[in-house]
Amino acid sequence: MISKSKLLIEAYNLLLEKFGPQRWWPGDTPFEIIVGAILTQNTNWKNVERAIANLKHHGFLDAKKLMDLAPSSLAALIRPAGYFRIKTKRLRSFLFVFLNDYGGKVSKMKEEETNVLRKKLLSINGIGPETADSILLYALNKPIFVVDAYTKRILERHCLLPEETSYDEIQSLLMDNLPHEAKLFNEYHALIVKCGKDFCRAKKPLCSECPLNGWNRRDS
DNA sequence: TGCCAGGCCGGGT
DNA sequence: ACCCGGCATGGC
Repeated sequence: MISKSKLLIEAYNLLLEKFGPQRWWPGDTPFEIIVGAILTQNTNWKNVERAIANLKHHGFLDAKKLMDLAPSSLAALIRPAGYFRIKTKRLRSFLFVFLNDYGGKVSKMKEEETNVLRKKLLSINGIGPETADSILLYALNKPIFVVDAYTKRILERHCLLPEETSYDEIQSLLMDNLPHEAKLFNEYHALIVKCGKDFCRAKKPLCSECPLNGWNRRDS
């Protein structure tokens, strides 16, 4: 019986070999990454890029300026990202806490103990576990594994997870069996998304080109 | 063309 | 505690 830890490292190496380093998150600054994390909820990244380009082009990629912007104007700018009304609210909910409790400074937020900060982020309306963890890992470089639909699907399809496993359980499986290194968690999650987009989309069968094909199948 | 994308919330049972 | 509809644009 091969250990889960070894299996997970093996999968990581297979993905890395196939796809190469992904160098996530696509974004120039931690603040841009946070905005992107909120905008990409259940949304194609291409659409998010347009929304972020709008913000950037108008010089609004700044916490105070975004908060001062009329909600309807913000909504218009992020419209390409979809769910633009609710995301306007969610962005503003985050900005309110970010400006009030951390002075709008990522560095200040980064000083807070990871678990405390995670709970704080989760208490913000519109920020759930994946968004919170994306912020922690990709904007703040904290060693937290981000679980998403692809992670769940890939682990399920390759028999490492029973179906109907909660976010926290999946995250524990990964974090209990991998070294807690931000760099590893960063690259691993990015590779999972890449693999998911290419080979593990919803309602499509496993295909032979998937680098994980045959992984976790041991005869005898 | 319909289906889906790097979720999350709120109301109903 | 679960379950489900709503949220919305753009690409394939």
